Amino acid sequence: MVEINTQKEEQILQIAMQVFVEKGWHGAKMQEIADRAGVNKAMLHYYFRSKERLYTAILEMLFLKFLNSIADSFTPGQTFAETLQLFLDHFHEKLKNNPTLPLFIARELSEGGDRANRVIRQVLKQNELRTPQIMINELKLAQARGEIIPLEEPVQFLLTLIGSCVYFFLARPIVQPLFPEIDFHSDAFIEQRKKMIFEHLYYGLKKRENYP
Amino acid sequence: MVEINTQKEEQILQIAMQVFVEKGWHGAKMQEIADRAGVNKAMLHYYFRSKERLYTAILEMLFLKFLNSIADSFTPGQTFAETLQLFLDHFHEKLKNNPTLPLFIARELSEGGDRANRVIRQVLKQNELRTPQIMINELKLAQARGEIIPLEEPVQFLLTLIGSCVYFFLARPIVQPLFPEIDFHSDAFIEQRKKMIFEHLYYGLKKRENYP
DNA sequence: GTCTATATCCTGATAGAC
DNA sequence: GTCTATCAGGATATAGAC
Repeated sequence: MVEINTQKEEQILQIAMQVFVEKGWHGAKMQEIADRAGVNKAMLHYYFRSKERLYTAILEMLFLKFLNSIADSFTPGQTFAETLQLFLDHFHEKLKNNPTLPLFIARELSEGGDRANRVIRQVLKQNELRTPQIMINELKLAQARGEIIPLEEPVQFLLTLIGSCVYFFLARPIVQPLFPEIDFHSDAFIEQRKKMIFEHLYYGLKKRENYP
Repeated sequence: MVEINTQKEEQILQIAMQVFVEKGWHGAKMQEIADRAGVNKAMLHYYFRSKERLYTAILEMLFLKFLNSIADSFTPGQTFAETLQLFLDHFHEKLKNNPTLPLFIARELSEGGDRANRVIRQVLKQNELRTPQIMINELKLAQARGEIIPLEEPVQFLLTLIGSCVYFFLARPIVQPLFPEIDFHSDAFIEQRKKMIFEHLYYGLKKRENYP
């Protein structure tokens, strides 16, 4: 049954998400969530029994969002070069709009406890096979079409690809003071980033003349 | 002046580092640090005035360790292919021995506050120019020797390279349940990882016939 | 230098009036 | 459904005896 106050519930969820993303589990306080959501602290416990339940709900949403943002960035049915290019465009667009998402997920993983594991397995049930298989499959098709070299283990390429994209958003706070003359937050740099990841990775897979 | 009890201080620092890495700032409790270090809780405040000071000291050590582990993985004076290969060997060895280090740093960055910024700038003063310049320089030399193509912005390659290495250790808890048939913790997979990163990235930079 | 006991504060959660 | 007041537990930090 859809409640009328689903609206308020949804509003609390959105605010709580922001606070949890900013502060993490231990750092986020129910009082701050209540204040920023413009509701009473007791209301949080009325709608969501505990901090734990509120957090878990949000964690699941975000994990799923992250996995889907990878899957949704694939546009099959093109040449491999086009698919790679489109993926870089779409995925960077998603990351640009959610720059703190990878950091939040990384933090949750670093706590490493039961919760992260439980949530991951829960999320994978809703998504399973989709995100990984869609990508692996695309690589196998490109290989069958003779566009790229045979891959021992396609997962290795996915790790390199996703890592090349995500790491920039994770490390930006370190890298920025290392190279003060570069504006890592400019659109121009991100455009260049997309172009360069393509350059770096494409020729590693492209069919070469003198391949054994 | 070097104190006699520097030994105990050092011991506390090592234990505290483990706890902070495991639990983060908010999650780590002084009581647990004291217990695991086998000392009284009051002693922590005797040696280090506050939790804040203890944490900051450790944060600086770890940031510096991370930056230096990148710089130390470079062995100049080889061909570019050899330098890349050696870097991958050394850096993966360091990460294998400190698999939680990237996660800890990522978490600290995600808190995003003054502290991270302050510590980063402090650490960069001790390291500045070394880690970034040593790598950029190597790329420029390889370019001058005609081994690799001209690079618009060498930093872009560094981001792709470091990201390809580090992301695996960050994302392993997510990726493992996605591909249950693969053992991501095996030495064999990490060996393959080194080999494949080389394959993925080397041919993106290697001088090509039909360039541009 | 070391330890016990305690002060002070903060947090999640709930009871109970409206 | 909403709000105020409050409980119970746990955290950092310190005082003070030895």
